[in-house]
Amino acid sequence: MSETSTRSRPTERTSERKTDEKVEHEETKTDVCPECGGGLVTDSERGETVCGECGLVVEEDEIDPGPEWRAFDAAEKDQKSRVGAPTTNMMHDKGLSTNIGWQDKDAYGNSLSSRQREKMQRLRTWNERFRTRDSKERNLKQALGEIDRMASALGLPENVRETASVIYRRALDENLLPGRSIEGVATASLYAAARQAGNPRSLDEIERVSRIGRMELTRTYRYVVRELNLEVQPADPESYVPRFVSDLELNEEVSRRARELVDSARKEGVLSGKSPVGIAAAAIYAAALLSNERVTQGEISEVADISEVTIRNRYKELLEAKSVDGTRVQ
DNA sequence: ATGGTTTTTACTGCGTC
DNA sequence: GACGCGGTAAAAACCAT
Repeated sequence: MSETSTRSRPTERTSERKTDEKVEHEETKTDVCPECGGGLVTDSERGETVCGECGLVVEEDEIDPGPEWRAFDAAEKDQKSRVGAPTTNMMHDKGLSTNIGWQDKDAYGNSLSSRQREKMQRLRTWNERFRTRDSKERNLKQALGEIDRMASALGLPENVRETASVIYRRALDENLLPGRSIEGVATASLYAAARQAGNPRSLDEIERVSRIGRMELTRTYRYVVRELNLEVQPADPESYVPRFVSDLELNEEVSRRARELVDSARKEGVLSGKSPVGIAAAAIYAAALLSNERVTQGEISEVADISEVTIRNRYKELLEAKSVDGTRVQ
């Protein structure tokens, strides 16, 4: 019915097809030569990317990310390598600064004299002061703490925290903070990161663990996304499915069917403009029905934070899309 | 600010356990 | 009768302009 669901979100656009059936894909990203269509070869010795067919140089003066030395066996590699622990964006100084251990022991594990102990204590104090010297660093330290706290409360994996940290860092670098709260930007960063990582949390869930209100969150989020040109696609309903299914203690069968339903609905193009969470919730309900599993709309509405009405509306559409898409053997 | 969508709220009637 | 479900109307929220 609601075929006129053209809300200009950057959702899937099945349109844009002209009358003449020309090439489906005009610009393929990196793997093919723009001239002759041959495969590209990266030559890191010369720092060039060239076409294997016609020899066209697509990119040059690239930076060779490899080491500048050569090693002929593992031992030599160990010797020449100068890299240490990986840096991480999750610490405000990327884990690069020095820390003075809290134990008053020297390198051999012997206790220090009282004079030495005093000295170390003074050094610790100063080291800490320098480490978090200016306001930006302190700001970061607090924000990353917030991100970490919220991420663990939401059970988000490390890569999401890492991404959130990067986003926050960028926001700080671009001077987006003045006039906005640290918590606000930190929360927005986490929300964006979770979505980018395909592990989205709904606004409701984020709001619950954040110290800021929904209005500030959405406003800050929009602002950050716009200013940093972040590319955040609408969340994929399927990415909500497994979590809800396990919250409802349903089996894998339901999860699979729910994702199928989402798939066929996507093909029929009835997803655009609708809340992904609602679709996921409805898909689970419909899938449970098909699998003879017992779940009430109320229970789903509870774990997904979606009204029962929305579940009803969506799941009818889903079943309809499935029957049109058909080709699914029972 | 406005208008077009979607989602929520609130209420109703129906069938079943 | 309580409960799950389906439907509807009106209010609220959301988003692009």
